[in-house]
Amino acid sequence: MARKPADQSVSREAILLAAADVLQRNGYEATTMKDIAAAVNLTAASLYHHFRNKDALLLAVLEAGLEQVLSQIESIVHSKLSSTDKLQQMIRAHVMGLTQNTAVGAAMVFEIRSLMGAKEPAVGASPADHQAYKDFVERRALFFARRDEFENLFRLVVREGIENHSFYPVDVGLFTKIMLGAHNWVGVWYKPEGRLSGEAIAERIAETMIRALKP
Amino acid sequence: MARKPADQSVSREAILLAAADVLQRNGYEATTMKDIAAAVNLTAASLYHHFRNKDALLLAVLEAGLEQVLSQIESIVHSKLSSTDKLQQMIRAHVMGLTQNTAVGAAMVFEIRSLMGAKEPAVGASPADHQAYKDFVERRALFFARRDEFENLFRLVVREGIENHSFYPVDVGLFTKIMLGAHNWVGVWYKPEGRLSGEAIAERIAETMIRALKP
DNA sequence: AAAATAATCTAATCTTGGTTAGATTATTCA
DNA sequence: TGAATAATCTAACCAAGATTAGATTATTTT
Repeated sequence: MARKPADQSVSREAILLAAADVLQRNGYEATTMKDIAAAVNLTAASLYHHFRNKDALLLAVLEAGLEQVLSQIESIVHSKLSSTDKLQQMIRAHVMGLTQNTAVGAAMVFEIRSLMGAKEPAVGASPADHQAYKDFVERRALFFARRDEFENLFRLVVREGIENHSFYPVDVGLFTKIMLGAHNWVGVWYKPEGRLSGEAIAERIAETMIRALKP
Repeated sequence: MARKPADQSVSREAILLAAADVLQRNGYEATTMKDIAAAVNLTAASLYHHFRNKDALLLAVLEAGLEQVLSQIESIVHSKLSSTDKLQQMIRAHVMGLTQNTAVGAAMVFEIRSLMGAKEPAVGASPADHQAYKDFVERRALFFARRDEFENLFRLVVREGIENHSFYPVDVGLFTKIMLGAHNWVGVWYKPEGRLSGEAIAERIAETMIRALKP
């Protein structure tokens, strides 16, 4: 086959994007480095120039996805909208993120446990390997912290709304789980060519949640 | 190590139970036949006496889990309770199934796509292999059909409730997805030692959904 | 209790997929 | 432009894990 004329080097970003997509479709264990590489016209081996290993790649995908939504959510929370409006917009941001950047969501939803599978370097491994592992563990912890933060922001707004009597006094923790569950599930069934647009879905989920919170 | 004194032969049921548990924890690709075997004090090879292969085992787990909940749901739907009571009980059944038989739910939620990974026998494979594959594909289709049935029962009740003016006229399809998403997610975060019992969770989710449907 | 069948085991096979080594080609920078 | 660096590639390597073969032990059946 004719060699592609130096398709320009592939950016880390491009890899993350493609990887996220493949991961969402197949799940972590089921997607091979080759799959990901193929998605950007590279060889599996080439990926190792950009990422230390498969786990690091996964983590990078998750980080990117989380930050993307988290940044939006944060600014909404810190705005001075009413509790109802805040929640409405947070839900929209989350759900639309899930439907647009196919990556963002479902990957995050499903692959988190895979992160735990990273195995320590053997006792005889090089110090570099040990350092790399240590770094990984640290980044992973950071990721989980950010993830908790995400959930806490939703909790916060729900609690706030209850306190200022905008919302019915639900169990804050549980309601938040219910809500996030509903959102995350969208990443599982959503198809771009489906009956409802991402926006319409986001809109209606927000309505539903807010209706459930009506005092 | 001393050989275990003929621990009695392990039943297919026992394997399914154990497998479901392990699968829920690790996911399909990440759990090895050895893992499953270990959970019932067997050797990986021994599992092949009970199931044709890993895929068949997974499918059997999913079938069992689905049927268990589905049977309950069906009888509720066909009862003559009010739409509200039906829905309330259906939600309870589903969520409690998810929290009790740890197996049942989360496994089902996450592993379905794994089912699609089953690869056809090579062109040169034995006729027996081809037949086996054909059977598998058929059972799988049946499974998905049952699964759709499950979702449809929820849709049915929501629609019924809207028609008899018990429920607010939501988008039936979407609301059902929201609801099932919330349920399924329970299988992801629920921990038996957590703050809320499975029953309490089920109860409150039902309340929440019904509140969201208040006309 | 012999024969047939069921349930397990150990040992080997085979494939897949992550990872590494070393060479090659492109790019950038001094 | 020549040296350093970046990005890729091809070719191995290696380990893990599914599956198979064949032997062994238990349980039924007749």
